[in-house]
Amino acid sequence: MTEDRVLRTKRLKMADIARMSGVSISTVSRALSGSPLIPEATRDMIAEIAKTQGYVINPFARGLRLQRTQTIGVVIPLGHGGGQLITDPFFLEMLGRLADEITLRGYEILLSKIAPPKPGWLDRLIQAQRTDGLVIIGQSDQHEALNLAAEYYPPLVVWGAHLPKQTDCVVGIDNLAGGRLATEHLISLGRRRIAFLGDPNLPEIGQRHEGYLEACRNAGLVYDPDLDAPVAFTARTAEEAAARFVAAHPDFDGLFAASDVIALAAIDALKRSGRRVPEDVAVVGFDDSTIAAHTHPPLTTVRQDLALAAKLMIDHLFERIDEGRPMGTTLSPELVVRGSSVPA
Amino acid sequence: MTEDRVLRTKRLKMADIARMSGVSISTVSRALSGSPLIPEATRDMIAEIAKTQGYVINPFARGLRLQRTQTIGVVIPLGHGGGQLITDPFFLEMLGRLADEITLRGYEILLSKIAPPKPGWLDRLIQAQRTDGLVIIGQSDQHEALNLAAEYYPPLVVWGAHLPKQTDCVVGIDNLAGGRLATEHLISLGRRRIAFLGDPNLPEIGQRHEGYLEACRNAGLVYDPDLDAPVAFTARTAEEAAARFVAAHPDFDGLFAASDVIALAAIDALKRSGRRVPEDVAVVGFDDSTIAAHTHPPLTTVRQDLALAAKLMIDHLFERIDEGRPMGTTLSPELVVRGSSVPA
DNA sequence: ACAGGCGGTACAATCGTTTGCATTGCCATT
DNA sequence: AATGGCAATGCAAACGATTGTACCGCCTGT
Repeated sequence: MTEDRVLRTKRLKMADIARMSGVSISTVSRALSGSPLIPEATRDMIAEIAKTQGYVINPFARGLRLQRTQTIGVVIPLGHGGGQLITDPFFLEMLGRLADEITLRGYEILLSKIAPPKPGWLDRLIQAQRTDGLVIIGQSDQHEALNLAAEYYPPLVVWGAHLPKQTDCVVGIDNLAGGRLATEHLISLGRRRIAFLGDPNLPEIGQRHEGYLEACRNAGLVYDPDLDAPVAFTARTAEEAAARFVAAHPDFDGLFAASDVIALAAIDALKRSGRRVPEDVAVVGFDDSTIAAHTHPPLTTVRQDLALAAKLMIDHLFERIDEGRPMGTTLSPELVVRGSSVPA
Repeated sequence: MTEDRVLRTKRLKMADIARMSGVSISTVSRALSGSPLIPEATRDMIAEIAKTQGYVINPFARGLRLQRTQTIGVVIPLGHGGGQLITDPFFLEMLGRLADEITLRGYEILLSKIAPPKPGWLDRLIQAQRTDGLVIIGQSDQHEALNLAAEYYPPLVVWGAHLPKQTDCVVGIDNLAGGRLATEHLISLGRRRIAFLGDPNLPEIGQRHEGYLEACRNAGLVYDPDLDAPVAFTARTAEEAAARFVAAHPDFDGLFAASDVIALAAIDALKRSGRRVPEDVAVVGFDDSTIAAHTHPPLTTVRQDLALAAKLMIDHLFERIDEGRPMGTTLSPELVVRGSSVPA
């Protein structure tokens, strides 16, 4: 079949197709939307002409009229520390998964990076009516704003931590359990001086931190506030912060890092300061990013199933767009043991 | 300053703001767009009311009227092999960089994954008029379509390879030089049986492959078509394909992989089959993804400066939106030597 | 032969903006 | 006092689609 579509520089509108088909605009509109009011023969004729001419319905006009956009907004708020760039592979991987799920359902994706979030950012996003729903990747430090918006704007789904008195629909893993899992693993390896590295101001990480504390308490470890000095740092300064921490603490034998990126930075710093991983310090990360399996040594980490997470989020979102009110979902974390905690 | 913005469930339009301010819609429109026709006092008064009410201009109505969208489309065509998922960290990293650049300029980002590309996909994207310009990440196997579209649609910029008779604006690194660089490095290490792994149907990779051949020729190496069996595979089957290749060829001492992901897959396979990297086989990748520095052994690779690339692409794109016709740009690749080719 | 019904189609209002072109009121000039 | 000019504002026509309602033939039943 030859593609004899015409190469057009001019933009076509429905009126053009109407003229070519010898019918009115309304008929074209109905024909293209498959309305049963139009007999099949006419419908096919018009569809054929539209196709040959390479006509595409103008989504702005359509959206204006229908008050629907066929678009989902994916938002990455970068409140923590104001690092200007999206660099964490976790965000990018999640974004990729979400993109797959949204495309699958025939919707477009509007990507927004919010850095830093200014008061009212979410309301503005909602009021702009550019999207039929929003997915927020990571609560960042915006829990309050999200909760507030969720009260009057249903089609909103958040990836992150479950918090008390939550009105928004959150999908996330059980970070507390994840933190516990990671720490218990280190303890079971005989480690006694276990450090924590991460910014507990982010709700997800705060909960991982809780899990860490809980596991330490349960094991009757001596509480050393010096090792439990949760540092806040941006993606950009992770390396530096990790290096500083490692230099300042020559005596820990286990490390739970709140993300794989932080874990890697720490491992680098440890190596440089002459300490062996895992012999001298056993390290556990969080996320199981694609990197984790290939690092040296391979990273023991807590796995989050992003493919499943993305699917769940989008499922919930569409349910909410259709007036449903599904609750959030908590996924189970899974410990993946590799060489950074147990010698090969 | 207290944020006494009203929490509204109802959507505001300009008419509402007009009523509240006691002026006409036109005046509100002009005031909000900062027209000098409106005296400053009135302008401020209206702006204040709009802000307090949390009013946001409806982009669909505005876009319809102005025929401008304040949106850039970022497109990832996945023609090669039909892997359904965006997984390659290279794409994601590039996407992140582009997102930063576009956001910086006050534009929105419409993300499209095209998998697989069907005839007319690009024309449809253009005709939909949803975006003021398009950035295509990777030519995939769509060089023809891109070239054709570029002839009548200027605001189109492509990341990829420079090809003869090209009408589209391409930004990319010198892949030929990159391939040569990588291969010469292996040769300089004394390697003589150097394999190539990658799908040369993708233009970028085809050129890297050319560079590989050229370097081999220049060094007077015996041409072994068996080692130069360029394999086509999808992201999903990379591991498997690499494993098969490694198993089938017990005798090469150098490997140039067309991407870091492939290199890692190959290294895994080599290790599993008992061969040491770099002692038995020296490996060079391509991209210098964030992973590369942290793998075991750290990956020697050809670096592409994505931050710069993204900036250039968006610069060119906006020039083209403003009726300019900048040519493409070729960036220089840079060899980053690490442990996968030279023992630590 | 005429009313009623129905299949096809078209008219026109609408979605929320922007903007060319009035229109208004006021002041200065003659 | 009439006029011109100007600053401030409003009217109304686009932009390109969707859809309730009206219309137009034509067939059927009586």
